Amino acid sequence: MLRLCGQQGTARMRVSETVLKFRKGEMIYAQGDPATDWFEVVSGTVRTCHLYSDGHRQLTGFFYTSDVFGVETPYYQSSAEAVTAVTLRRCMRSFGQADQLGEVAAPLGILQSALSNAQACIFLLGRRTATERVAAFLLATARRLGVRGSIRLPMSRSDIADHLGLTIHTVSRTLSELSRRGFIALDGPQSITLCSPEALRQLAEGGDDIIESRLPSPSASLMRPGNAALVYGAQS
Amino acid sequence: MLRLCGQQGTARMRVSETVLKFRKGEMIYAQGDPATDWFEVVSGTVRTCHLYSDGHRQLTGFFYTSDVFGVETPYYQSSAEAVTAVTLRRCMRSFGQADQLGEVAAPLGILQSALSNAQACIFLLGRRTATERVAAFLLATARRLGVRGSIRLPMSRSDIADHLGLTIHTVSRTLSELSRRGFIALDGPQSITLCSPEALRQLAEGGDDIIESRLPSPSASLMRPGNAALVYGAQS
DNA sequence: CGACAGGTTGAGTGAGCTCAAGTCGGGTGG
DNA sequence: CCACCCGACTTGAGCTCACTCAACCTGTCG
Repeated sequence: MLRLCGQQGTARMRVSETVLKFRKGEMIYAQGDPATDWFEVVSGTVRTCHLYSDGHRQLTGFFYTSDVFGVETPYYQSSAEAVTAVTLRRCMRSFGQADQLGEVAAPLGILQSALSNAQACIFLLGRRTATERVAAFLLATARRLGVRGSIRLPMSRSDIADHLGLTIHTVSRTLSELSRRGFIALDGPQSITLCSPEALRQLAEGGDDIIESRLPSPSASLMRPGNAALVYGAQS
Repeated sequence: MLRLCGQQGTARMRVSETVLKFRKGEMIYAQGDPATDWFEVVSGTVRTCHLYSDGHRQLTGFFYTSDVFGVETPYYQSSAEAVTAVTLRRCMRSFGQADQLGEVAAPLGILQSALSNAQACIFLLGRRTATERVAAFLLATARRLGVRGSIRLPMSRSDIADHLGLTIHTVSRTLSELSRRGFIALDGPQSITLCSPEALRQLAEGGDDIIESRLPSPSASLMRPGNAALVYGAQS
């Protein structure tokens, strides 16, 4: 526990009135700061992260291009930090008179997507086993990044662990196990190929009874054809 | 797993255009229904509850008098059910033109509190041990119900368990243990007195090293004086 | 009175945590 | 260029906490 949370310096390099850049690991705002404005990601990846008083942390979301974060009021409940180098657009908080200003994008929609995002986080944490959480996380991330082929995960194992409520050891072991079973391929720690999204979907929904029966033949499509589970958390 | 979720009948007893009553256990809306309106609790307790395809459930919140639920769009991510007999006020969803109608209370504030609520749920689930989760839940519930003396918990052990991501056994054992340690008193399953909120706060934040040292003398105030943890999730 | 639902408690098991090496790649300095 | 370090990741061994299985208690209802 008590992992360091990136360097603190907060050396914001102002580019213009509303465009900001942060280096990898820099803090964008701190938990408990008055929530004066919210942010849209132009490029890069951001994490929001709640610290408990015992030092352990809970990542409440990852945010990619065009996602918005920092909408809670009146204080930020989580800090925000740059996972990679990021470029942000800062939006002044003017909810009351939003529509008169015109330049502020619809706050209602933004709050809605923040709520979806929080719920997606709950649904990840609500899963019981490490395998289910990791599988669900991979699927959600792949969908968000709009991937065909391999995903480039911008965040570390430690970030994933603190997002899923696991340790880095368990995350690493679980990924290795998924790779061993042939569901994913690990091409380096950050680059992951989802070989069998159907099987992952099964795992994510509690079906850990997918034993060997399907290793050589990737006929995953015939397992539970009408998987009409709700698609929640469309965060964009 | 696969617990029953109250009877389904949805026998809404319409009282007027917008006031509805439900009996204990009745479903108010189902997960996946189009989210046509949201609700305010007039009296009673409501739970919102997300079902996974393996049948296990995650309660995403409890709602008491004056709380609002069902604000997500375009589909309800969780079903809503009456924990006790409840009276609700139904509010038509008219977010786009909300303020013109006048009668619809500020949707922005409502979305904000829904977001707080979801975050509070995340912060509960983010806690690691059963003791921490149960202690945090008791404190949050006591605060919400504005209690001095004993809380009357409207929900069952099963509801608490599915809210905290534990089993009813673990919840029950943990409560017994807290009672044995003198931090709470169990006056029947639903009626709980918080004898030592300070100690519970310690437990909730990871300090399970409160051993005996404080059983007879309730001098809790000298343990970690500046406990300036953020007060999150003010859901009202 | 029996049936049943909700709750409590015990015994044993196992998934995930802790502790501890060990690997790998990139940077830095001699 | 190589030695060294450091951070991120992986992997093994053992332990522990919460789950599973099972019994039992209590109050309510027909």
